[in-house]
Amino acid sequence: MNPIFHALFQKSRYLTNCLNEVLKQHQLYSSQWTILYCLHKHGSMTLTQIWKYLNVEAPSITRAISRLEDLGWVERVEGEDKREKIVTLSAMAKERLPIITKTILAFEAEMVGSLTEEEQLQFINLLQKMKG
Amino acid sequence: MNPIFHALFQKSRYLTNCLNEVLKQHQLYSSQWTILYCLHKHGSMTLTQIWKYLNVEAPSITRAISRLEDLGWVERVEGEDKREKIVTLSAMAKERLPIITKTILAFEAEMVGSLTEEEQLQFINLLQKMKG
DNA sequence: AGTATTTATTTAGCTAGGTAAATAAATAAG
DNA sequence: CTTATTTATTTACCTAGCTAAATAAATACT
Repeated sequence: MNPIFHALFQKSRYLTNCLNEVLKQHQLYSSQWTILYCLHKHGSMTLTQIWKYLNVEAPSITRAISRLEDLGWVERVEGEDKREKIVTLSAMAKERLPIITKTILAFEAEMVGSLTEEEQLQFINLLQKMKG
Repeated sequence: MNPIFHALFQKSRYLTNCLNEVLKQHQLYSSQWTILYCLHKHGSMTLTQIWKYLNVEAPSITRAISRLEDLGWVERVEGEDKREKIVTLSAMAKERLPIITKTILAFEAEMVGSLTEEEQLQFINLLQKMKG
């Protein structure tokens, strides 16, 4: 395996594991957090808006949203267009999200903090420059 | 989500999907390829050697090896220490792997080819420099 | 020698991604 | 207006990672 691929996959797995570790205190998984944060920032969204924004396939979002609904983090309501479901944060989510957001953003900042601002930009540029 | 995290996770998912796409012609999945290539380079290995080398947990490897065994790519034999299982490439695998390896290494090289040699080194350095 | 601990592998069950195909509503075509 | 196509969501099922706990062999302790 090409060392770049290898290093990238390793780091990616490592970081999701760390993120999950930190999220444990809030009884959340990384993918759940990603969706909640997305709704927190953009307000109510349809399923399609969510999966297009997060750049994953629709079934992954359907499943995650069902779970979040069961756990009381979000509500799913029919839209004007009756095909679509609009997802909104529950009262509980709205109450808890500010604190969770704070701890997670701090964690993320700490993880990338070993790079200088310039290195961070460089890193994103290199990632974007890679084919695809 | 921190833009670095976001970019890194996206690229990681994107690259595994591409890799799987290319591996389709050989009826293999990326994790299977990773293990086969590992055995191709290092010769027979125990399960523990494999998961420690690839830096994943043991159950993931157990499952993947079972599948590879079913498909006839590897054989599992008891070691001298009767707790351990030694995994070896089958005749079929040995015959096919050189060609597969060639196409995949070429693909990987093409994917990172949009970066200069120097940028590639830089990229790995930055990855390694990130906490963890 | 007999018991306790460690080590290698496996099993069960979870999240998290993917594809392919089903369903149902909206829109376009004739 | 009726039919065909597109679009939004869901269902079923696959790989791929994880943790926790079970099993069985090897090693250490006394």
